[in-house]
Amino acid sequence: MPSTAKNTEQELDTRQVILEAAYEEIHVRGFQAASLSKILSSTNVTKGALYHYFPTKLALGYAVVDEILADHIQQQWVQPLLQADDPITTFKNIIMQLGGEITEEDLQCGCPLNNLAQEMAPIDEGFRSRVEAVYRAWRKGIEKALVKGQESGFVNKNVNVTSVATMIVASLEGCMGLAKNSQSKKVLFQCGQSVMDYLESLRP
Amino acid sequence: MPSTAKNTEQELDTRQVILEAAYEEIHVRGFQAASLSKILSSTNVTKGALYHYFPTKLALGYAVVDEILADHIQQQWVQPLLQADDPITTFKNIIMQLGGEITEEDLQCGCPLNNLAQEMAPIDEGFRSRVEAVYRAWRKGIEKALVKGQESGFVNKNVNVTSVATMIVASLEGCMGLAKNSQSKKVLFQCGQSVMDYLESLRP
DNA sequence: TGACAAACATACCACCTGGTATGTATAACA
DNA sequence: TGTTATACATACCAGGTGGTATGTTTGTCA
Repeated sequence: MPSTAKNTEQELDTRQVILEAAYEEIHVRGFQAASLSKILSSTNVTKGALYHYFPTKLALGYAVVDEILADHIQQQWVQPLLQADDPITTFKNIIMQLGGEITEEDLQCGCPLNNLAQEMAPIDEGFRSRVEAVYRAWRKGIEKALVKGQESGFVNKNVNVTSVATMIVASLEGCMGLAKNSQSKKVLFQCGQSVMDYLESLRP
Repeated sequence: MPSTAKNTEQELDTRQVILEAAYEEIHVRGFQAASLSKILSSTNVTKGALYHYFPTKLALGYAVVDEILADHIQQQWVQPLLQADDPITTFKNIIMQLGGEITEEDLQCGCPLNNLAQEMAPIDEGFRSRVEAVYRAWRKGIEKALVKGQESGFVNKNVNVTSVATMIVASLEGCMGLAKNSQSKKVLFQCGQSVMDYLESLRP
Protein backbone atom coordinates (compact mmCIF):
# COMPACT_ATOMS: atom_id res chain seq x y z
CA MET A 1 0.00 0.00 0.00
CA PRO A 2 2.14 2.96 -1.16
CA SER A 3 -0.03 6.06 -0.94
CA THR A 4 2.87 7.70 0.86
CA ALA A 5 5.28 9.98 -0.99
CA LYS A 6 4.11 8.97 -4.44
CA ASN A 7 0.48 9.95 -4.43
CA THR A 8 1.18 13.41 -3.17
CA GLU A 9 0.13 15.51 -6.14
CA GLN A 10 -3.17 14.19 -7.49
CA GLU A 11 -2.49 10.54 -8.25
CA LEU A 12 -5.49 8.73 -6.91
CA ASP A 13 -5.45 5.12 -5.90
CA THR A 14 -5.81 2.99 -9.01
CA ARG A 15 -8.49 0.98 -7.30
CA GLN A 16 -10.48 4.11 -6.61
CA VAL A 17 -10.10 5.32 -10.18
CA ILE A 18 -11.48 2.02 -11.46
CA LEU A 19 -14.30 2.14 -8.96
CA GLU A 20 -15.43 5.59 -9.95
CA ALA A 21 -15.21 4.90 -13.66
CA ALA A 22 -17.23 1.74 -13.10
CA TYR A 23 -19.78 3.72 -11.12
CA GLU A 24 -20.31 6.09 -14.03
CA GLU A 25 -20.51 3.42 -16.68
CA ILE A 26 -23.01 1.48 -14.60
CA HIS A 27 -24.98 4.66 -13.94
CA VAL A 28 -25.45 5.22 -17.66
CA ARG A 29 -25.69 1.71 -19.14
CA GLY A 30 -26.69 -0.41 -16.19
CA PHE A 31 -24.57 -3.19 -14.74
CA GLN A 32 -25.12 -5.92 -17.28
CA ALA A 33 -24.56 -3.64 -20.26
CA ALA A 34 -21.61 -1.90 -18.64
CA SER A 35 -18.53 -2.75 -20.65
CA LEU A 36 -15.25 -3.43 -18.92
CA SER A 37 -13.43 -2.27 -22.04
CA LYS A 38 -15.22 1.06 -21.86
CA ILE A 39 -14.44 1.43 -18.18
CA LEU A 40 -10.80 0.80 -18.98
CA SER A 41 -10.63 3.10 -21.99
CA SER A 42 -12.32 5.91 -20.04
CA THR A 43 -9.38 5.73 -17.66
CA ASN A 44 -5.83 4.78 -18.57
CA VAL A 45 -6.04 1.60 -16.59
CA THR A 46 -5.39 -1.78 -18.18
CA LYS A 47 -7.29 -5.00 -17.83
CA GLY A 48 -4.47 -6.47 -15.81
CA ALA A 49 -4.83 -3.76 -13.21
CA LEU A 50 -8.57 -4.19 -13.04
CA TYR A 51 -8.40 -7.93 -12.51
CA HIS A 52 -5.67 -7.38 -10.00
CA TYR A 53 -8.07 -5.51 -7.75
CA PHE A 54 -11.35 -7.20 -8.64
CA PRO A 55 -11.59 -10.93 -9.29
CA THR A 56 -14.66 -10.54 -11.50
CA LYS A 57 -17.05 -8.01 -13.00
CA LEU A 58 -19.61 -8.95 -10.37
CA ALA A 59 -17.15 -8.18 -7.56
CA LEU A 60 -16.55 -4.77 -9.13
CA GLY A 61 -20.29 -4.12 -9.20
CA TYR A 62 -20.64 -5.18 -5.57
CA ALA A 63 -17.85 -2.82 -4.58
CA VAL A 64 -19.60 0.07 -6.31
CA VAL A 65 -22.68 -0.55 -4.18
CA ASP A 66 -20.83 -1.17 -0.93
CA GLU A 67 -18.39 1.69 -1.19
CA ILE A 68 -19.81 4.38 -3.48
CA LEU A 69 -23.58 4.17 -3.28
CA ALA A 70 -23.71 3.50 0.45
CA ASP A 71 -21.51 6.54 0.96
CA HIS A 72 -23.70 8.78 -1.20
CA ILE A 73 -26.86 7.94 0.71
CA GLN A 74 -25.11 8.40 4.02
CA GLN A 75 -23.66 11.78 3.16
CA GLN A 76 -26.60 13.22 1.26
CA TRP A 77 -29.46 12.07 3.43
CA VAL A 78 -28.71 10.27 6.65
CA GLN A 79 -26.04 12.49 8.20
CA PRO A 80 -27.81 15.83 7.59
CA LEU A 81 -31.05 14.39 8.95
CA LEU A 82 -29.48 13.00 12.10
CA GLN A 83 -27.61 16.21 12.82
CA ALA A 84 -30.63 18.46 12.53
CA ASP A 85 -33.41 19.11 15.02
CA ASP A 86 -36.41 19.57 12.75
CA PRO A 87 -36.38 16.60 10.34
CA ILE A 88 -39.19 17.86 8.13
CA THR A 89 -37.57 21.20 7.40
CA THR A 90 -34.22 19.51 6.93
CA PHE A 91 -35.70 16.99 4.57
CA LYS A 92 -37.31 19.69 2.46
CA ASN A 93 -34.02 21.55 2.38
CA ILE A 94 -32.16 18.50 1.15
CA ILE A 95 -34.75 17.87 -1.54
CA MET A 96 -34.58 21.46 -2.73
CA GLN A 97 -30.81 21.51 -2.62
CA LEU A 98 -30.37 18.30 -4.55
CA GLY A 99 -33.08 19.36 -6.97
CA GLY A 100 -31.28 22.63 -7.58
CA GLU A 101 -27.90 21.01 -8.08
CA ILE A 102 -29.01 18.24 -10.41
CA THR A 103 -27.54 18.29 -13.91
CA GLU A 104 -29.35 17.28 -17.08
CA GLU A 105 -27.11 14.25 -17.28
CA ASP A 106 -27.85 13.11 -13.74
CA LEU A 107 -31.55 13.62 -14.37
CA GLN A 108 -31.30 11.41 -17.44
CA CYS A 109 -29.46 8.69 -15.59
CA GLY A 110 -31.65 8.70 -12.51
CA CYS A 111 -30.89 7.37 -9.07
CA PRO A 112 -28.05 4.85 -9.34
CA LEU A 113 -29.35 2.90 -6.36
CA ASN A 114 -32.80 2.53 -7.85
CA ASN A 115 -31.33 1.63 -11.22
CA LEU A 116 -29.36 -1.24 -9.75
CA ALA A 117 -32.28 -2.36 -7.64
CA GLN A 118 -34.61 -2.58 -10.60
CA GLU A 119 -32.08 -4.18 -12.88
CA MET A 120 -30.33 -6.65 -10.65
CA ALA A 121 -32.68 -7.63 -7.82
CA PRO A 122 -34.47 -10.32 -9.82
CA ILE A 123 -31.33 -11.92 -11.21
CA ASP A 124 -28.59 -11.66 -8.61
CA GLU A 125 -29.01 -12.15 -4.91
CA GLY A 126 -25.63 -10.60 -4.09
CA PHE A 127 -26.64 -7.32 -5.66
CA ARG A 128 -30.09 -7.47 -4.14
CA SER A 129 -28.91 -7.93 -0.59
CA ARG A 130 -26.26 -5.21 -0.90
CA VAL A 131 -28.72 -2.72 -2.35
CA GLU A 132 -31.19 -3.74 0.32
CA ALA A 133 -28.62 -2.92 3.00
CA VAL A 134 -28.23 0.59 1.60
CA TYR A 135 -32.00 1.07 1.43
CA ARG A 136 -32.35 -0.20 4.97
CA ALA A 137 -29.76 2.28 6.22
CA TRP A 138 -31.55 5.07 4.39
CA ARG A 139 -34.94 4.18 5.83
CA LYS A 140 -33.55 3.63 9.31
CA GLY A 141 -31.87 7.03 9.16
CA ILE A 142 -35.14 8.70 8.26
CA GLU A 143 -36.94 6.73 10.93
CA LYS A 144 -34.48 7.80 13.61
CA ALA A 145 -34.77 11.41 12.56
CA LEU A 146 -38.55 11.20 12.68
CA VAL A 147 -38.51 9.70 16.16
CA LYS A 148 -36.16 12.41 17.33
CA GLY A 149 -38.51 14.93 15.73
CA GLN A 150 -41.44 13.43 17.56
CA GLU A 151 -39.63 13.71 20.88
CA SER A 152 -38.83 17.37 20.34
CA GLY A 153 -42.28 18.20 19.02
CA PHE A 154 -41.50 18.71 15.35
CA VAL A 155 -43.38 15.64 14.15
CA ASN A 156 -46.86 14.40 14.88
CA LYS A 157 -46.69 11.59 17.42
CA ASN A 158 -49.42 9.64 15.67
CA VAL A 159 -47.43 8.87 12.55
CA ASN A 160 -46.06 5.39 12.11
CA VAL A 161 -42.42 6.30 11.61
CA THR A 162 -41.49 3.00 10.00
CA SER A 163 -44.04 3.03 7.23
CA VAL A 164 -43.70 6.76 6.71
CA ALA A 165 -39.95 6.35 6.23
CA THR A 166 -40.60 3.65 3.66
CA MET A 167 -43.19 5.78 1.91
CA ILE A 168 -40.81 8.73 1.72
CA VAL A 169 -38.08 6.67 0.10
CA ALA A 170 -40.59 5.08 -2.26
CA SER A 171 -42.04 8.38 -3.41
CA LEU A 172 -38.61 9.96 -3.82
CA GLU A 173 -37.47 7.09 -5.99
CA GLY A 174 -40.74 7.15 -7.86
CA CYS A 175 -40.39 10.86 -8.57
CA MET A 176 -36.84 10.46 -9.78
CA GLY A 177 -37.94 7.58 -11.97
CA LEU A 178 -40.76 9.50 -13.62
CA ALA A 179 -38.65 12.61 -14.11
CA LYS A 180 -35.88 10.51 -15.58
CA ASN A 181 -38.15 9.08 -18.22
CA SER A 182 -39.84 12.34 -19.07
CA GLN A 183 -36.42 14.03 -18.98
CA SER A 184 -37.88 17.19 -17.56
CA LYS A 185 -36.97 19.06 -14.43
CA LYS A 186 -40.53 20.36 -14.43
CA VAL A 187 -41.83 16.88 -13.63
CA LEU A 188 -39.10 16.47 -11.03
CA PHE A 189 -39.99 19.70 -9.26
CA GLN A 190 -43.73 19.15 -9.54
CA CYS A 191 -43.29 15.70 -8.10
CA GLY A 192 -40.84 16.87 -5.46
CA GLN A 193 -43.34 19.51 -4.38
CA SER A 194 -45.91 16.80 -3.74
CA VAL A 195 -43.43 14.92 -1.58
CA MET A 196 -42.73 18.07 0.38
CA ASP A 197 -46.46 18.62 0.84
CA TYR A 198 -46.67 15.09 2.15
CA LEU A 199 -43.81 15.79 4.57
CA GLU A 200 -45.54 18.94 5.76
CA SER A 201 -48.63 16.88 6.55
CA LEU A 202 -46.61 15.03 9.20
CA ARG A 203 -46.44 18.07 11.49
CA PRO A 204 -48.21 17.94 14.86
CA MET B 1 -52.81 -12.98 -43.33
CA PRO B 2 -54.49 -16.42 -42.91
CA SER B 3 -56.09 -16.51 -39.45
CA THR B 4 -59.09 -18.05 -41.18
CA ALA B 5 -59.62 -21.78 -41.10
CA LYS B 6 -56.17 -22.65 -39.85
CA ASN B 7 -56.00 -20.95 -36.47
CA THR B 8 -59.26 -22.46 -35.31
CA GLU B 9 -58.17 -24.72 -32.48
CA GLN B 10 -55.62 -22.89 -30.28
CA GLU B 11 -52.94 -21.89 -32.75
CA LEU B 12 -52.12 -18.36 -31.76
CA ASP B 13 -50.65 -15.91 -34.16
CA THR B 14 -46.92 -16.59 -34.34
CA ARG B 15 -46.30 -12.88 -34.00
CA GLN B 16 -48.28 -12.78 -30.79
CA VAL B 17 -46.45 -15.81 -29.40
CA ILE B 18 -43.13 -14.09 -30.03
CA LEU B 19 -44.36 -10.87 -28.49
CA GLU B 20 -45.50 -12.50 -25.29
CA ALA B 21 -42.35 -14.56 -24.92
CA ALA B 22 -40.31 -11.41 -25.49
CA TYR B 23 -42.37 -9.60 -22.90
CA GLU B 24 -41.55 -12.23 -20.30
CA GLU B 25 -37.84 -12.38 -21.08
CA ILE B 26 -37.62 -8.61 -20.96
CA HIS B 27 -39.57 -8.57 -17.72
CA VAL B 28 -37.02 -10.80 -16.05
CA ARG B 29 -33.70 -9.83 -17.62
CA GLY B 30 -34.34 -6.36 -18.97
CA PHE B 31 -34.25 -5.44 -22.63
CA GLN B 32 -30.52 -5.30 -23.23
CA ALA B 33 -29.84 -8.58 -21.48
CA ALA B 34 -32.85 -10.28 -23.01
CA SER B 35 -31.59 -13.00 -25.31
CA LEU B 36 -33.28 -13.64 -28.62
CA SER B 37 -32.11 -17.23 -28.44
CA LYS B 38 -33.86 -17.66 -25.11
CA ILE B 39 -37.02 -16.06 -26.43
CA LEU B 40 -36.94 -18.51 -29.31
CA SER B 41 -36.14 -21.58 -27.23
CA SER B 42 -38.92 -20.73 -24.77
CA THR B 43 -41.31 -21.03 -27.68
CA ASN B 44 -40.91 -23.31 -30.68
CA VAL B 45 -40.37 -20.42 -33.01
CA THR B 46 -37.28 -20.12 -35.16
CA LYS B 47 -35.07 -17.15 -35.80
CA GLY B 48 -36.36 -16.93 -39.33
CA ALA B 49 -39.89 -16.45 -38.08
CA LEU B 50 -38.83 -13.81 -35.59
CA TYR B 51 -36.95 -11.77 -38.14
CA HIS B 52 -39.83 -12.17 -40.52
CA TYR B 53 -42.09 -10.24 -38.16
CA PHE B 54 -39.59 -7.92 -36.51
CA PRO B 55 -36.73 -6.33 -38.45
CA THR B 56 -34.57 -5.97 -35.34
CA LYS B 57 -34.44 -6.65 -31.62
CA LEU B 58 -35.20 -2.99 -30.98
CA ALA B 59 -38.37 -3.18 -33.07
CA LEU B 60 -39.44 -6.18 -31.02
CA GLY B 61 -38.88 -4.23 -27.84
CA TYR B 62 -40.84 -1.27 -29.14
CA ALA B 63 -43.73 -3.56 -30.05
CA VAL B 64 -43.78 -4.96 -26.52
CA VAL B 65 -44.23 -1.44 -25.14
CA ASP B 66 -46.73 -0.29 -27.76
CA GLU B 67 -48.89 -3.37 -27.76
CA ILE B 68 -48.51 -5.22 -24.46
CA LEU B 69 -47.59 -2.66 -21.82
CA ALA B 70 -49.94 0.04 -23.11
CA ASP B 71 -52.72 -2.51 -23.03
CA HIS B 72 -51.95 -3.60 -19.45
CA ILE B 73 -52.08 -0.05 -18.11
CA GLN B 74 -55.26 0.65 -20.00
CA GLN B 75 -57.06 -2.44 -18.78
CA GLN B 76 -55.82 -2.51 -15.19
CA TRP B 77 -56.01 1.18 -14.33
CA VAL B 78 -57.49 3.56 -16.84
CA GLN B 79 -60.66 1.77 -17.85
CA PRO B 80 -61.84 0.83 -14.33
CA LEU B 81 -61.18 4.38 -13.15
CA LEU B 82 -63.05 6.01 -16.00
CA GLN B 83 -66.03 3.72 -15.63
CA ALA B 84 -66.46 4.27 -11.90
CA ASP B 85 -68.04 7.18 -10.07
CA ASP B 86 -65.87 7.44 -6.96
CA PRO B 87 -62.26 7.42 -8.17
CA ILE B 88 -60.69 7.17 -4.72
CA THR B 89 -62.60 4.07 -3.71
CA THR B 90 -62.05 2.56 -7.13
CA PHE B 91 -58.35 3.29 -6.95
CA LYS B 92 -58.05 1.64 -3.56
CA ASN B 93 -59.95 -1.35 -4.84
CA ILE B 94 -57.60 -1.75 -7.79
CA ILE B 95 -54.57 -1.49 -5.54
CA MET B 96 -55.93 -4.09 -3.16
CA GLN B 97 -56.99 -6.38 -5.97
CA LEU B 98 -53.67 -6.23 -7.77
CA GLY B 99 -51.84 -6.58 -4.46
CA GLY B 100 -53.84 -9.67 -3.64
CA GLU B 101 -53.31 -11.26 -7.04
CA ILE B 102 -49.60 -10.64 -7.30
CA THR B 103 -47.38 -13.71 -7.48
CA GLU B 104 -43.93 -14.01 -5.94
CA GLU B 105 -42.47 -14.03 -9.40
CA ASP B 106 -44.21 -10.83 -10.46
CA LEU B 107 -43.16 -9.19 -7.22
CA GLN B 108 -39.57 -10.14 -7.95
CA CYS B 109 -39.72 -8.79 -11.49
CA GLY B 110 -41.50 -5.57 -10.62
CA CYS B 111 -43.44 -3.28 -12.91
CA PRO B 112 -42.38 -3.93 -16.50
CA LEU B 113 -43.08 -0.35 -17.50
CA ASN B 114 -40.89 1.05 -14.75
CA ASN B 115 -38.18 -1.48 -15.54
CA LEU B 116 -37.98 -0.37 -19.14
CA ALA B 117 -38.16 3.28 -18.21
CA GLN B 118 -35.23 3.01 -15.82
CA GLU B 119 -33.16 0.84 -18.10
CA MET B 120 -33.74 2.36 -21.51
CA ALA B 121 -34.67 6.01 -21.08
CA PRO B 122 -31.06 7.24 -20.89
CA ILE B 123 -29.82 5.23 -23.85
CA ASP B 124 -32.61 5.00 -26.41
CA GLU B 125 -34.97 7.75 -27.37
CA GLY B 126 -37.37 5.40 -29.14
CA PHE B 127 -37.97 3.45 -25.96
CA ARG B 128 -38.16 6.59 -23.88
CA SER B 129 -40.82 8.25 -25.97
CA ARG B 130 -42.91 5.10 -26.20
CA VAL B 131 -42.75 4.49 -22.46
CA GLU B 132 -43.51 8.15 -21.93
CA ALA B 133 -46.65 7.79 -24.03
CA VAL B 134 -47.87 4.97 -21.81
CA TYR B 135 -47.10 6.96 -18.67
CA ARG B 136 -48.88 9.97 -20.11
CA ALA B 137 -51.98 7.91 -20.83
CA TRP B 138 -51.88 6.50 -17.32
CA ARG B 139 -51.59 9.92 -15.70
CA LYS B 140 -54.20 11.47 -17.99
CA GLY B 141 -56.59 8.65 -17.11
CA ILE B 142 -56.14 9.29 -13.41
CA GLU B 143 -56.48 13.00 -13.96
CA LYS B 144 -59.73 12.60 -15.84
CA ALA B 145 -61.11 10.33 -13.13
CA LEU B 146 -60.14 12.87 -10.45
CA VAL B 147 -61.84 15.72 -12.33
CA LYS B 148 -64.94 13.63 -12.71
CA GLY B 149 -64.74 12.85 -9.00
CA GLN B 150 -64.44 16.52 -8.19
CA GLU B 151 -67.52 17.29 -10.23
CA SER B 152 -69.59 14.66 -8.47
CA GLY B 153 -68.26 15.57 -5.03
CA PHE B 154 -66.04 12.58 -4.34
CA VAL B 155 -62.79 14.53 -4.51
CA ASN B 156 -61.70 17.76 -2.86
CA LYS B 157 -61.93 20.59 -5.37
CA ASN B 158 -58.73 22.16 -4.07
CA VAL B 159 -56.42 19.39 -5.22
CA ASN B 160 -54.27 20.01 -8.26
CA VAL B 161 -55.35 17.01 -10.29
CA THR B 162 -52.36 17.08 -12.59
CA SER B 163 -49.67 16.95 -9.95
CA VAL B 164 -51.67 14.57 -7.79
CA ALA B 165 -51.98 12.18 -10.73
CA THR B 166 -48.24 12.35 -11.23
CA MET B 167 -47.60 11.81 -7.52
CA ILE B 168 -49.87 8.77 -7.45
CA VAL B 169 -48.06 7.12 -10.33
CA ALA B 170 -44.70 8.01 -8.83
CA SER B 171 -45.51 6.56 -5.42
CA LEU B 172 -47.04 3.43 -6.92
CA GLU B 173 -43.92 2.81 -8.96
CA GLY B 174 -41.76 3.66 -6.00
CA CYS B 175 -43.60 1.17 -3.80
CA MET B 176 -43.32 -1.55 -6.38
CA GLY B 177 -39.65 -0.80 -6.76
CA LEU B 178 -38.89 -1.02 -3.06
CA ALA B 179 -40.97 -4.15 -2.60
CA LYS B 180 -39.26 -5.73 -5.58
CA ASN B 181 -35.84 -5.24 -4.08
CA SER B 182 -36.81 -6.33 -0.59
CA GLN B 183 -38.76 -9.20 -2.14
CA SER B 184 -41.42 -9.00 0.51
CA LYS B 185 -45.13 -8.58 0.17
CA LYS B 186 -45.05 -7.04 3.63
CA VAL B 187 -43.19 -4.01 2.27
CA LEU B 188 -45.54 -3.90 -0.70
CA PHE B 189 -48.64 -3.87 1.49
CA GLN B 190 -47.17 -1.45 4.01
CA CYS B 191 -46.23 0.88 1.21
CA GLY B 192 -49.53 0.37 -0.58
CA GLN B 193 -51.34 1.28 2.61
CA SER B 194 -49.51 4.60 2.71
CA VAL B 195 -50.58 5.31 -0.85
CA MET B 196 -54.16 4.51 0.06
CA ASP B 197 -53.93 6.83 3.06
CA TYR B 198 -52.68 9.52 0.73
CA LEU B 199 -55.60 8.88 -1.62
CA GLU B 200 -58.03 9.11 1.28
CA SER B 201 -56.60 12.53 2.14
CA LEU B 202 -57.94 13.80 -1.19
CA ARG B 203 -61.56 13.60 -0.05
CA PRO B 204 -63.54 16.82 0.35
C1' DT C 1 22.75 -6.84 -3.30
C1' DG C 2 19.43 -10.53 -3.95
C1' DA C 3 14.83 -12.44 -3.30
C1' DC C 4 10.22 -12.00 -3.42
C1' DA C 5 5.79 -10.28 -3.85
C1' DA C 6 2.76 -6.67 -5.22
C1' DA C 7 1.21 -3.96 -9.13
C1' DC C 8 0.48 -3.73 -13.15
C1' DA C 9 0.76 -4.67 -18.78
C1' DT C 10 -0.13 -7.48 -23.23
C1' DA C 11 -1.89 -10.93 -25.84
C1' DC C 12 -5.01 -14.15 -26.37
C1' DC C 13 -9.36 -17.09 -26.13
C1' DA C 14 -13.87 -19.39 -25.93
C1' DC C 15 -18.38 -17.98 -25.97
C1' DC C 16 -22.47 -15.76 -26.98
C1' DT C 17 -24.85 -12.10 -29.32
C1' DG C 18 -27.74 -9.88 -32.94
C1' DG C 19 -28.10 -10.19 -37.60
C1' DT C 20 -28.07 -12.23 -42.42
C1' DA C 21 -28.07 -15.17 -46.53
C1' DT C 22 -30.20 -18.69 -48.48
C1' DG C 23 -33.43 -22.32 -48.93
C1' DT C 24 -38.20 -24.26 -48.73
C1' DA C 25 -43.10 -25.15 -48.03
C1' DT C 26 -47.58 -23.36 -48.63
C1' DA C 27 -51.40 -20.57 -49.83
C1' DA C 28 -53.52 -17.14 -53.16
C1' DC C 29 -54.37 -15.68 -57.45
C1' DA C 30 -54.07 -15.15 -62.68
C1' DT D 1 -51.46 -25.03 -63.91
C1' DG D 2 -47.91 -21.69 -63.37
C1' DT D 3 -46.46 -17.66 -60.83
C1' DT D 4 -45.68 -15.15 -56.96
C1' DA D 5 -45.64 -13.64 -52.31
C1' DT D 6 -45.94 -15.00 -47.57
C1' DA D 7 -44.29 -17.54 -43.78
C1' DC D 8 -41.26 -19.65 -42.05
C1' DA D 9 -36.54 -22.84 -41.37
C1' DT D 10 -31.29 -23.62 -41.24
C1' DA D 11 -26.72 -22.45 -41.32
C1' DC D 12 -23.57 -19.27 -40.82
C1' DC D 13 -20.87 -15.00 -39.43
C1' DA D 14 -18.50 -10.81 -37.61
C1' DG D 15 -18.02 -8.42 -33.39
C1' DG D 16 -17.82 -7.77 -28.66
C1' DT D 17 -17.79 -9.91 -24.03
C1' DG D 18 -15.75 -11.41 -19.62
C1' DG D 19 -11.98 -13.85 -18.33
C1' DT D 20 -7.09 -15.80 -18.28
C1' DA D 21 -2.20 -16.86 -18.95
C1' DT D 22 1.97 -14.99 -19.04
C1' DG D 23 5.30 -11.39 -18.95
C1' DT D 24 7.46 -7.22 -16.81
C1' DT D 25 8.32 -3.51 -13.72
C1' DT D 26 8.83 -1.75 -9.14
C1' DG D 27 8.98 -1.32 -4.30
C1' DT D 28 10.29 -3.82 0.16
C1' DC D 29 12.80 -6.15 3.20
C1' DA D 30 16.50 -9.48 4.76
